[in-house]
Amino acid sequence: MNYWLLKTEPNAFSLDDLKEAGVEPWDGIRNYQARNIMRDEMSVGDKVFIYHSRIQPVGIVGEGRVASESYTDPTQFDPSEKYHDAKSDPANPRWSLVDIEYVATYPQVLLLTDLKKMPELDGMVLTRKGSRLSIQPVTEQQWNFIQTLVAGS
DNA sequence: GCCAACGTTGGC
DNA sequence: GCCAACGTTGGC
Repeated sequence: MNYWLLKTEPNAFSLDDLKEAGVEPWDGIRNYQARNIMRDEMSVGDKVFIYHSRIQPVGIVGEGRVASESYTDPTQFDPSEKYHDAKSDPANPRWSLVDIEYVATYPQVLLLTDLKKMPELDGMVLTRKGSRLSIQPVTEQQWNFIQTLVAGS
């Protein structure tokens, strides 16, 4: 069992959208590090925090789980798609994705500004300055600690 | 909307 | 294979 954090811009796709969809292909990831995590490291059943970026309040808003093995992201081959990648070879696709299933909406947003103040989360990728990775690892300790913040309030 | 930090591209 | 220029991310 591994733990991850997925960033999303609620303008484009929010936790509520995921709740409504139930399961959603996490497409449009065009960063090699993030792709490698989905393609090589994620397994069905892994737990993920859903994080809203850009729009206030910025923070962790809920939880999902990995619902499929990785497969080719079809949007890379569709010229009408925002995430079309003309340089991706269909015989050797560049970009992969996994399906993400909705699990829960937390009763309150766990604000980035608060998370940054917590010594237990020192070294978390999310709280690192300049970290832009949209799919990032969360340790079991970090996951469990953040769960206590949800349960305790 | 600004801009620092980061990732990618492409000329050499 | 270096690195400047460019584009993007994302907190503020």
